[in-house]
Amino acid sequence: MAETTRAWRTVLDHLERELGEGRLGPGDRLPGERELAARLGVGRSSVREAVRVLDVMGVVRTATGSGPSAGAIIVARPGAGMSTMLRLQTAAQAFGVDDVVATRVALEVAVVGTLAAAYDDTHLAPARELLVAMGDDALAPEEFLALDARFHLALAEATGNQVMLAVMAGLRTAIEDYVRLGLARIDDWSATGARLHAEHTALLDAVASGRADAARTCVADHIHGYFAQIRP
Amino acid sequence: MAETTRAWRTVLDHLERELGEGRLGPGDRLPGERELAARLGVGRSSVREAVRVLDVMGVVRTATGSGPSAGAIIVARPGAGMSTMLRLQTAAQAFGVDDVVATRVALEVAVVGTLAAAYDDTHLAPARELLVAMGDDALAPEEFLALDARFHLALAEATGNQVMLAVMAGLRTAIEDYVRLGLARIDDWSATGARLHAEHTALLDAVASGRADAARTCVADHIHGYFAQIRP
DNA sequence: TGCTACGGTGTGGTCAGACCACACGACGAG
DNA sequence: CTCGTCGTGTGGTCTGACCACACCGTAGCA
Repeated sequence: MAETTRAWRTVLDHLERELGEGRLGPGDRLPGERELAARLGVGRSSVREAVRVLDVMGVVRTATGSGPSAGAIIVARPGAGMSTMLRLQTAAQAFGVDDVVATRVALEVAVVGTLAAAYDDTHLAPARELLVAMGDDALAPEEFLALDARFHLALAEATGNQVMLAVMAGLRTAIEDYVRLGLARIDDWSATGARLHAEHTALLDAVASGRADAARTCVADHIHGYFAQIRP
Repeated sequence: MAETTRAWRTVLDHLERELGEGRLGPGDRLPGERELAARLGVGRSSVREAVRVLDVMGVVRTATGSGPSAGAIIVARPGAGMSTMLRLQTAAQAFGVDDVVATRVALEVAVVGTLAAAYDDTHLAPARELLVAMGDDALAPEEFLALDARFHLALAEATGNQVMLAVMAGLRTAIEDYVRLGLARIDDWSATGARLHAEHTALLDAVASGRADAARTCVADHIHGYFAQIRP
């Protein structure tokens, strides 16, 4: 029952402990790969595997060269890591589109409920701007959907909840291809775009006026409606 | 502005494409590291970095030796990957405990709402068993919390939504240390345990009888109440 | 005095090669 | 027919080497 710990696991555990106990924090630089290897008694390649994991997960950012901006720097970018992960899990068929959509609805419902209850109009400015931008009839479907994604993320960002923001960004990324392919199933885009815009407007109105229940219903119907339309 | 693609990124992109286009799926084995390196024209260490990422994310499982169970096998274990990721993000101070808890509430509310609406009692058996187990007054706090975690995950699992299950597992893991440390803030554990158990019972009753609104309120109060109690 | 060009230096990025532990599976001995 | 053994291919790890890059001190020049 030896269960020998892998060398890269040693490094990852070490770095996680350093992070958790506050010896490393956002903006700090990790020790150099060579030094870390020597300190932990492992090879440099093992250190690199651990650092690569942190890199892809959006915990650190690596850069070559010298000076303050080089090396592995701790930078909280959870949205990127979450996107990569959920995209891979979806590609590996661990997640189904329906489950992703249902989870997204659950979070969006919570987001608009929170915003409506907080009744803090100042944070809604970015969402309003995106709403205006989406009112342009000349937008191509892909452009509209890109703005749509930013609109929903702007709502999440307005709550200030970094976890919800990251997860929602990841969920959106995971089904990006599915959504793009779904465009082909929409016969009359101009009607659809107009409907989506009207739903966005109603949603933001409900949020801004503090009607939480109405906002929750709006957003759930909005998302479910669209995915019902593009479902094969 | 060359933006040379990293060798490991080449490998990761390749594998993601193979997964997404169905050439690789759950249960399949990845090509050997040496072969993959030769095929993509990169070094073996670069292949290993990419595979390590998939490993930690719970997309593949690696094993030494020979035979059908050896090598890198695609195995959907999203909960493990999500746990690692959220734990690291929390350690790196990208996520705050309050945000994690709020997200967990949002998902749990959706879970119990779904279950109450579905009114499918058969899937609730695991949760019922855990509820009974938690009724034991002799349980140590740590044991109770372990069962509590499994109880909430059992509810998520009853919905069949793999995404919610994975994210909830990850959220729970991310604040595991916080919860454990929080035990010290509870003066009278026996009273707290009894209250939690009563809340669990009421929650499951509401779900089983189809009272969705009651279930939602129950679970939100349940979680918020506990974390308000252990908040410093 | 000031500025410019240049090389030193240390960082991550990558590769090649070697060796190890391991587990399966074929094959030979009994 | 059974059992032990050894070949073989897998991932795991280390070492050493080289590269590209970005900073920064410094020497040289104006």
